[in-house]
Amino acid sequence: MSSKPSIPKGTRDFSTEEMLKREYIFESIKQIFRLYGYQPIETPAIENLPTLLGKYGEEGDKLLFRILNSGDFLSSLTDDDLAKREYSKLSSRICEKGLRYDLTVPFARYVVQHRDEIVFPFKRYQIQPVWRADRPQKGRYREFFQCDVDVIGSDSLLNEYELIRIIDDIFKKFRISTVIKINNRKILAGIADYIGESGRIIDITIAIDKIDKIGIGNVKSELSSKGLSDEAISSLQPFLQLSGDTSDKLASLSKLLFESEAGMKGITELQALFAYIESSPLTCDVELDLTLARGLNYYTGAIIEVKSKDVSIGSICGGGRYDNLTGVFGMEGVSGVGISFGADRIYDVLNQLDLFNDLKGSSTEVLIVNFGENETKYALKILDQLRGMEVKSELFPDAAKLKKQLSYADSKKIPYIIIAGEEEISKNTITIKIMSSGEQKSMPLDKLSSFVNEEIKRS
RNA sequence: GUGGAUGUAGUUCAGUAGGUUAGAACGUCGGAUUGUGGUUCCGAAGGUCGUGGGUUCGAGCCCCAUCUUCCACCCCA
Repeated sequence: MSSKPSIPKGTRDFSTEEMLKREYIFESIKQIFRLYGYQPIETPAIENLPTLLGKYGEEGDKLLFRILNSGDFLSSLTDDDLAKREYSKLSSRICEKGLRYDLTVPFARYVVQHRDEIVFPFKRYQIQPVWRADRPQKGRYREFFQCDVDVIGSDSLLNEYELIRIIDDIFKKFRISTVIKINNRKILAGIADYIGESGRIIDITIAIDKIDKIGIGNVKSELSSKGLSDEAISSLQPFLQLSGDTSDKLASLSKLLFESEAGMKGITELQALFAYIESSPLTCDVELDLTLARGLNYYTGAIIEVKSKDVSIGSICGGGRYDNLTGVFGMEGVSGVGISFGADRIYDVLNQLDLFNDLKGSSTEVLIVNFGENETKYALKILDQLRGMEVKSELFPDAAKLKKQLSYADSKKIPYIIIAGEEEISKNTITIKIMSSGEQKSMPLDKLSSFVNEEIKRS
């Protein structure tokens, strides 16, 4: 019974070339996280299902990968249970575990579970894969890596500001031009208060979110199909028509929302955050976007989303503040903020924009030509010397034709070739060929280290 | 989860109304050049046409199923 090997939909293998690029992404992000004082943790790929369920909204629960119990998972069920065919009830009895859906919820669980070991505010980063049973599309995978940074146990808006700086640093490093969109859930709650539909924040924000895509008219009809009254919808009108720059918008908002405590709080928070942003040297565009909603249920304050200006691939980074995520695990009153970078989408953007050029440094710098058994000893000595000087180097394993060895170097973009055959050995010299110019230099073997220092290390 | 497209050498794609041995370009390998790559010239290898059924004298092409990828919705990194 042999079938063609395959991998599940929405998952991928990564080649050596791809992994070099991916590792470059992870390393760069990690470096910047550390620069800001964040420290790594990891959590298991699988969590107990109750940890995950109900944290991401109805849609999120559907997209959770559940893990069937091992052994006879039917043993606890009666025929009657099966006959009822209530899949959600059944699944919670035959699946105790699930694959994690994001890194924020497992992090909240971690914080509660380890609260006695943690010093607050706790700044951590976490780079691990997550899984979603979504239908795959471009830039949308069922297994993908998130790179999360969160700080938990601090209400300060300085944290939000710091995250904006991290975003700016990371995309500056990658040379991706981006827009950072910011909003605040408290303002959205204030709007819901204002139109007299406090309980419907999520429906309202999801609908508002689509304004750019489907237009005001369709947003309204969607809201009315969700059961909002006509007067509620028409009193929404002023919010959809705000104009001017960020401070104009915030000013008109505070006129509209002055009666809503939540709304005013949201406005003050955003004013403070934008005050920090305005006096800082950001290279990204930052804008207040009242249509930004984000579906994740647990956000309560700032919400942040980052988009590439040049590639349309959804958001490449997103996050926000959650005031009570740890509350559901029994630890009240601890607020956190965090963002998540989508490594796979960043990869797609960098690839599409051909921005991986400066990765040459990650492959071999020197290739030593193999002339055969008699010359090998001499070559190995050179190789040891190079590696001793931390020069990435390799000896071609076979005594293939020079042409073959040079084109190997060419395809691997190896910049320097050392040729040491019979002639060189007899004179105790080496020949170095510089691939970019074709130029060749002959020198005594003991001059190699100074060549390395002056030419190779410098470039 | 709903609706719609797609699938042909390693890669990007041709493939005419269903008719012999399925083509090109690029890449790979070999040679021109026995110690000199990236240019050029010559040559070669490489495909059970996504998979499984069906219609037909005959299927890459038509029908059905299935998988993949992609697009829209939903949602999101």
